Order: sequence, then structure tokens, then C-alpha cells
Amino acid sequence: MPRHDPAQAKRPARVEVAARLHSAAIHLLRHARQQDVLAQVGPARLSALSVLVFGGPMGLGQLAAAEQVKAPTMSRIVAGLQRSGLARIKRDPSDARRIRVTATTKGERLLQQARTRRVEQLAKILSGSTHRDLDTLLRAAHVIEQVVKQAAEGKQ
Amino acid sequence: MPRHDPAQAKRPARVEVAARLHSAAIHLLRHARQQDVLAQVGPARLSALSVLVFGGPMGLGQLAAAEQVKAPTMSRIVAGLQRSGLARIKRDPSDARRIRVTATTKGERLLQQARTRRVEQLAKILSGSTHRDLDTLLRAAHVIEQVVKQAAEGKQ
DNA sequence: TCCTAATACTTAGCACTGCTAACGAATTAT
DNA sequence: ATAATTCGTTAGCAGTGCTAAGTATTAGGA
Repeated sequence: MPRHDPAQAKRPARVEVAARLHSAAIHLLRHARQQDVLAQVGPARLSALSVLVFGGPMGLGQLAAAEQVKAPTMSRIVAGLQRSGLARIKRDPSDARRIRVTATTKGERLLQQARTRRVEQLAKILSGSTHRDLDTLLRAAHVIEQVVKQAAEGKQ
Repeated sequence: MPRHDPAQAKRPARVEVAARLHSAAIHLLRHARQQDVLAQVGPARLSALSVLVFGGPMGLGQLAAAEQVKAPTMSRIVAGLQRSGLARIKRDPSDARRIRVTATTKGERLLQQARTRRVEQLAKILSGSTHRDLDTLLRAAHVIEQVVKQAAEGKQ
């Protein structure tokens, strides 16, 4: 429950910032998403692949946690990635219950292309922005990453 | 990694900003999404309901365009909203092909609650942020909305 | 006017993504 | 050794996206 401190009324209210940010993020990603059709791979698979490429090989449970999805869902996503030749799994030598999911070279290449398309789509709509605005956005991105990282750590 | 290149510091590259912003937005919304399970209504329906509540009654095609979704998809979303008593449709008197979709009072109430939950979830993770950070985020949100709005207008 | 084209929405059927419940296999704890 | 736990999979449901095809209505042209 956010409390209202009258002495700090001039500060931007957290809830206000959250609401605006929420709306902005939704609208922003909606535009980036338009390029995903070109990838021939669904968003969940693309996102999981991204975790694998940037985070390295990992177990299914870990991958599911990273994507904030339940294990059965990730199981199917990995199966799809395998079928498309974008990821591979192998048994964990030390614990036969576990598997190790790895992005293939093809997977890395595809991810890079898809990511580039999304990012360039965003870059395009930023083409009219001033340096000052770009600087604000960059700072904001940094703040968000910090805040989200903290929240993820604190939740454990 | 943010580099401190004096020659580049004044001029953040668009693609760099886009990439960071993209990542930040994804991670941010992933956290907000955690509250959606409580709504008992899927994200597409919630989002469409939001358009109805804030944008007023409109036709199906218009609603589909606002959500960047094809007509058949929106047709099913509206059917779901009707079944849950969150929206109502009536025939357009001047053109019998058209329908007019309206959020019900129940729909407005539910949306408000769901929205509050998402926003408060975000507000919670912003609790450790400084005044300066919040100000940066607010300005960034504003910039994003402007930019996205322009992009949407330019596309027509 | 009548026929055709365009528009607005719906229906049918596919793929993908999320969930829970229930299962099998392997490991850990008692 | 047996029980409990952990890890992953399978099965089955709901929701959300698409295209193709159908219906109804309106608009336009011969």
C-alpha cells in the first residue's frame, strides 16, 4: 500500500510513474512485435532462445524460471526449438534427471536476425527524437534494468 | 556495458537506445504480468476492455485496429467479453453491418481492479528508486508515448 | 434497376502458449 | 530399504493469433 507523505507531494508519485511506464512499455513492444512474423518462430520460443544465447546452456527448470513460465510450458517450447534445429538437449552426466539445453549455431543466427529486426523497428520510430530524448530513454532503460534485477533477486 | 566515451557520450546511438529500451520493456512487463492471474480474464480481453473503457464505445474493426489484431481475433475476444458480462454489443442503426461494442459497468470495475494490481506491482518494485530516477522514468514514459503516437499516425 | 464489388463481421480450422494434474525416473533423506 | 523430493514429460484444457471462406449489408456502375 503506497502511503502519501504530504511533505513529499512534489515528488513524482510512484503509482503515477508506474502507470505511465506500464502503458508506455505496452505500446512500445506492440510496435516491435510487428516484425516477429518474419522470424517464423513464435514469441515464446524466440524469448527462450534469447535466454539461451545470452545466458548460455542451462537446465529446463532454470530456463522456465528465467522466462517466468511453468516447467511443462518450457518443456514444450524446448521441444519446438529442437524440432526447428534451434536448440539441442543433452543429459546431465552428474544427475540423470536433468537436461542441458543449448542454442545451436542456427539458433544463434536466427535470434540475432529476429532481434535486429525488432530493435531496428524501434530505432526507426526513434528517428525523430532529439539527443536529449534519447539520453532520457537510455537512462530510463538503465534504471528499469536495475530495478527489475533487484526485484528478481529479492523475490528468491 | 555503458561506456564513457567522451566523443560519444553526448550522442546516444538510436540502435543502442532501442536495444536497451526493448530489453527493459520486456523485463518490466514480465513483472507486471504476474498479477494478471488474479483477474480471471485473459490479457487480450483485458487489453481490449481497456481500449473500450478509455476510448469509449467503438466498432469491432476499430477495436481490432487499436489492438493491432485481425478482425476474427477481435470477434472472438468480444464474444468472450460478452459471455463474461464485461462488454455488450448493439447493432449500428445507420449501417446494419456494423456493431458497437461497449464496456459494461462490471467491465469497467474489473478493468480498474486489474489495472490497479498491475500498476501497484510495478510501483512496488520502484519503491527503492530515488526521486531522480522516478523523474527520469516519467519523462521517458512521456517520450515513448509521443514517439509511438507519431509512429501510429504516420503508418496510416 | 439490377448486378457487381466492397465492406463488416462471423465461422472454421490451424498453430502456439499458458495452466494444472498426473505420471515416470532419478536422487536424497530417513 | 523405503519414503519423500526433485526434474522433466505427457495429457488435456483455455486463450490468443492467423488465414480462408462464408454471410449480410451497403455502395457503385451498366
